[in-house]
Amino acid sequence: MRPKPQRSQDLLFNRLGHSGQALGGRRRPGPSGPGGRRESSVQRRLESNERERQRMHKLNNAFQALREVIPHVRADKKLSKIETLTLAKNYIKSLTSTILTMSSGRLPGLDGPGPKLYQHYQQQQAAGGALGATEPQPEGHLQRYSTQIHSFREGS
DNA sequence: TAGGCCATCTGGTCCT
DNA sequence: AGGACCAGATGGCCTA
Repeated sequence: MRPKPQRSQDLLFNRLGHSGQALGGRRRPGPSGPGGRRESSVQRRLESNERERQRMHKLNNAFQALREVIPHVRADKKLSKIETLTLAKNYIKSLTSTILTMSSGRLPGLDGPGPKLYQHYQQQQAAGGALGATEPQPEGHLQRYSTQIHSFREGS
C-alpha cells in the first residue's frame, strides 16, 4: 500500500506558498489585499477540501466494490479504474447475451406482451450501429470479454 | 527515466 | 446559500 501523503490542514499548510496559492491545483491570481486569504475563507476551503476527499473516497469504494464482482485474472495486481470500467461494461454485455441465449430472447417466468430485455438490447444495438460502432453479435460478447480479461492480465 | 496511475487541491457550475 | 459535482493542475509513487 502506498504511503498516503499528509492530509487536511497540515497538507494544505505545507502546500500553500507565501501568497496562499496551492502548489498543486489550478493557479489563480493571489489575494488582492495584503495579508492573503481571510481566515474564514481558508476555513471554508478546508471544509470543502474535506468534503471532496470524502466524496472521492466514496467513489473509490464503489470502484473497489465493482472490482470484487467482476471476474478477472489479475488477482496479483489491482485493476486500474479504466480497466475496471471497461471490464464491467463488457461483463454486463456478456451476461446479457448469455441470458438472451438461454431464454431465447424471452425472460424466464415473464408472460406478457414481449421480451422487454430483448427489445432493450436490440435498441442498444441499433443505437450503437447508428453511431458507427462495430459491436459483435450477442454470442460474441462472452468470447470478447474472455479475451479482454486475458489481455489485461498480460498488461496490454 | 519516461509514462501510467492516483490523490489532492482548487475554482467554476449545477442542484436542492 | 451551501453542498455536490466536475474537470484542470500538480506532484508522488511505481514499473518497464
